[in-house]
Amino acid sequence: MTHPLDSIFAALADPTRREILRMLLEDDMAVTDVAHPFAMSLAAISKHLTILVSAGLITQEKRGRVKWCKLEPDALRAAAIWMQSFGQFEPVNLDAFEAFLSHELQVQTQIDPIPTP
Amino acid sequence: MTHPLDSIFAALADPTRREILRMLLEDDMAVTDVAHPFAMSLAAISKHLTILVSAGLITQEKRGRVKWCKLEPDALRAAAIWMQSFGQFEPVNLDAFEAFLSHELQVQTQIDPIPTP
DNA sequence: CCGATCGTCAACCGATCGGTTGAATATGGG
DNA sequence: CCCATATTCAACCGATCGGTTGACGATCGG
Repeated sequence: MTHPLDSIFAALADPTRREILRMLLEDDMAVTDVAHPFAMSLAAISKHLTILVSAGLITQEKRGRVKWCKLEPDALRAAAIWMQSFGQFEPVNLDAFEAFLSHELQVQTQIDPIPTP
Repeated sequence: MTHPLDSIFAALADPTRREILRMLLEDDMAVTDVAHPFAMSLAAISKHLTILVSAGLITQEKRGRVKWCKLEPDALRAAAIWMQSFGQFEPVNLDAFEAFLSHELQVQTQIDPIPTP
């Protein structure tokens, strides 16, 4: 019914969920630990994680009381491939990547309206 | 307050908007012509286009009565770069790309059929 | 000038989103 | 066994989304 890209891009459209993915890039995490840095309820994070699971971007495995969250970077492949079709730009540019990351960190807390020339 | 990636990914999350981008990949188009293949009102397409403009994915230029829409593939660069950070996967995999495209064509059902050779 | 075309605006609609709170369900430790 | 911990569920809320319809301003052609 709905295209897989719908849920993948929709999941990526929220900054909280992108930050969760960034955290999981470093290591697998329990739900409570994922929630810890955020200023919102555990239930809200639990919902975000459900959305990420539905999009296939993460998987969860329950061991005992603890549910572990694991990044599934392959799910981004479809989205990356789709975007490649619009990319005259070269596939990987690590310089641009680092420049972007430093900009990313600054932008987190500042107002940054859409550039409309 | 909102990150540029928010609006880019949100814009990409809708299949109508992705299809519009795909159409604009071939050539610049007037708003009416963009709307033509879709089974929805012109006003709805006009809204989709403003969302794409806000995300920076397209630009519009009015010449006479006609407003021309132009793809801005550079806007996808930020999103592509962000996704690269999750990619242990190799930058471009053309086999996977073709496989994905054939699947993509099958899934599109909400618009008028595309002549498949 | 007149009528048709191009495109947006405004109001409205139901559905979904992102968040809250409070209760409920496992599970583990002492 | 009891209690704390880990996580989800359910109901609710305001805001936003994706769509409609009808009216409207601009612009072109004859």
